[in-house]
Amino acid sequence: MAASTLSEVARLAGVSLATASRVLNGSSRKPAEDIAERVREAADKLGYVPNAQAQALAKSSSGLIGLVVHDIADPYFSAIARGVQEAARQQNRMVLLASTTGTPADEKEAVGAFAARRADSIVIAGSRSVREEDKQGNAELAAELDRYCRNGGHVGVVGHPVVGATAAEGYHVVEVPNEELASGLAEELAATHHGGFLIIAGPEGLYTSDDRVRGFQRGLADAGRPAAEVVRTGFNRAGGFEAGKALAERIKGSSDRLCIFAVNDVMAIGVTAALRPEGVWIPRDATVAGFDDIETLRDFRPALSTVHLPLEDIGRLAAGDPDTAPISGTVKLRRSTETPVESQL
Amino acid sequence: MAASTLSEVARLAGVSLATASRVLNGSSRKPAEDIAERVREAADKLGYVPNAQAQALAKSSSGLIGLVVHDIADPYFSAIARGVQEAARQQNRMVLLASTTGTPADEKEAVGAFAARRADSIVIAGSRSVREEDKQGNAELAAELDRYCRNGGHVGVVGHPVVGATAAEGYHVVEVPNEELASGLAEELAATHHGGFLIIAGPEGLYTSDDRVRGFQRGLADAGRPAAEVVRTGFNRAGGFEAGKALAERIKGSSDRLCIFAVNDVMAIGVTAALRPEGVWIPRDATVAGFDDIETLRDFRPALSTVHLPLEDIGRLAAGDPDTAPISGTVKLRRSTETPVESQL
DNA sequence: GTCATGTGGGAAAGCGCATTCCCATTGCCA
DNA sequence: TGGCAATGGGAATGCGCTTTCCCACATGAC
Repeated sequence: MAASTLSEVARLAGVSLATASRVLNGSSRKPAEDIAERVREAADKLGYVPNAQAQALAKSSSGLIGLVVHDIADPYFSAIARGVQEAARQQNRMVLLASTTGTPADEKEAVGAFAARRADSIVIAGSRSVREEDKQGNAELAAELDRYCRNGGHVGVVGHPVVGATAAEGYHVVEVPNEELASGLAEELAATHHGGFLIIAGPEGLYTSDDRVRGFQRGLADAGRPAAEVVRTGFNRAGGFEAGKALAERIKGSSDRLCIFAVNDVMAIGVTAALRPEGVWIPRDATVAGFDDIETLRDFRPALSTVHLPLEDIGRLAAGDPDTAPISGTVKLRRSTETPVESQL
Repeated sequence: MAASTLSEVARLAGVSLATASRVLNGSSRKPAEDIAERVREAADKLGYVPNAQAQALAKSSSGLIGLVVHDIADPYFSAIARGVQEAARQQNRMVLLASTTGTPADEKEAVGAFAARRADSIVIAGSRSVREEDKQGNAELAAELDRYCRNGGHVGVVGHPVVGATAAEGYHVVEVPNEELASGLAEELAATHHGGFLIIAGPEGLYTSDDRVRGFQRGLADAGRPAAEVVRTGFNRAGGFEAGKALAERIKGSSDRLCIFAVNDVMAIGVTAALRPEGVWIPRDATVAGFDDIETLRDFRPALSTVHLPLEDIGRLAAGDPDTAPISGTVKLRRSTETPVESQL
């Protein structure tokens, strides 16, 4: 990538470098109109494109905002990414994307790369974890973030603080009331469902999952119900599918109608998909609820009961857009948890 | 964003700038081990993070790859984005993201921004259009791309060339055999479906949509079937939904079982969703096929007949990954176009 | 002991731009 | 008309780094 430079433009226009810079890149000093016109003409003729790298170097601000997600093709993350993108657009910045496999070590690397590019701020969208195997990775990630913040960077984290991060300045957590919402979901479900409950959760130590589990149990307790059994599996569709497969026989063998809470929508879809070929129908033989209210899944049938999360707003907020309200969600009861009509009872 | 600089590291280590650079940033000349160690220690103590902007400026290569999509939250684009991301990772580059609203004017702006950042290459994933209202935008976009290519940039476009782009050097189109695949789909459908066909297409002038329509018609013709009626609507779920609503009465009033081809999956989902509350069931009262085979939609029921496209590979290929095979797709017939069993006829 | 050869560190010149000074004009008032 | 402030263009510096070129020194052969 080479291109014509500002000094070439200046020479062609017969002005100094300083003047050319002032004309083309919005300085506070406005050269006279006739000169400006000459410079603009020269720039146009040469097809001048300012070198943002050099500009960034000169005024030490890159106009970049880094986004760390586990998987950009996951609808949860891509919805957040859209929000971040919008905020960036408003702030006249560009989004740098890094997909990690979800391990803190990868995330640390991504943060390092963003820091190297002198991103003005960094958004971390993946769920935090306290699992033992992530311990060292978390520590390193935290150190990297601390350093970045100390150097004047801004960090927005979705959900939970990065474990071990201590930087106060520039560190910003977008709180997602997972626990409260899950509790609310449990209470609403308990109002119409009289059988047992079961939770399909992600691996222990994943904050988002743990919060939702805790909240759901609390909601059940508040409704005077016994705690639900918790099954742990992968935090994705495959995990839900697997859990569903394992559950099928049990559901078929029992007369109790089980209400299954999968801690996110794609897991709920996985469960449902696994159950269907086994002849277990939702909501006839069991009911299922998810969490997130993923847009692409809205047309799924039976319509999934879930908790709506304003993912775009979350992204916007994490990217530092100030005029977004704090995050709240809404319980959405749909067909997948409907009580069967009396005649079927 | 300020941070400690290389010269600070050099001073602390008691070596010259050149030596420090050689130690820390992989030069061909390797300083002696004891010196190198001293430099590394100093860098570590200062928390040195190389300034990628300055590096890019000095060696004129940014390590950036720009990605232009219409909407990152659209599963079609996010799947491509994943591929681009993977390729970038392999090439040790980072992805710069730009979402546009789909108008060429926006895309032009994005390309300009990428050029300013001296991105090594640019991937344009949105569908090309020849609509009259896009004419000027297209021309400007083409000019911007040409300029970028002349300056040594690489461009990868998914599907069709940008209208009017003339740069030969560095311009690379990932061919997607939309027409052939749509034709194949039509033929396979015609083998079992004996009623009429109808196509729900995007706006006229959208290459992707037009190609698929043309291919489908050709396939029908090859199978000795009359051409299908074409309904034009938005190229998204909303468009499909609208078309579905408009179609419901007609389907209910006719004894002929219609086979509906929506030119992409989300439109097909939209159609199905619109038809369902009207009492028109798929595949009982009509059949529906889509195109793309979006992963998130796989669990949709009735399972959608569609054409599988290796979206990740497309992204990888557009991002310049050479070890990806040329793009081909596969027709996937599923439940949504199944012929009813005889008893139901 | 001398000279060719090689090794490895340092000085300095940019990369493309913003910005701070500096200086030549001009306009204005006394 | 002289003097002062304001105006606006230009030279030069530096942002943080890579890389070329130079030089000091060590090594080996003759």
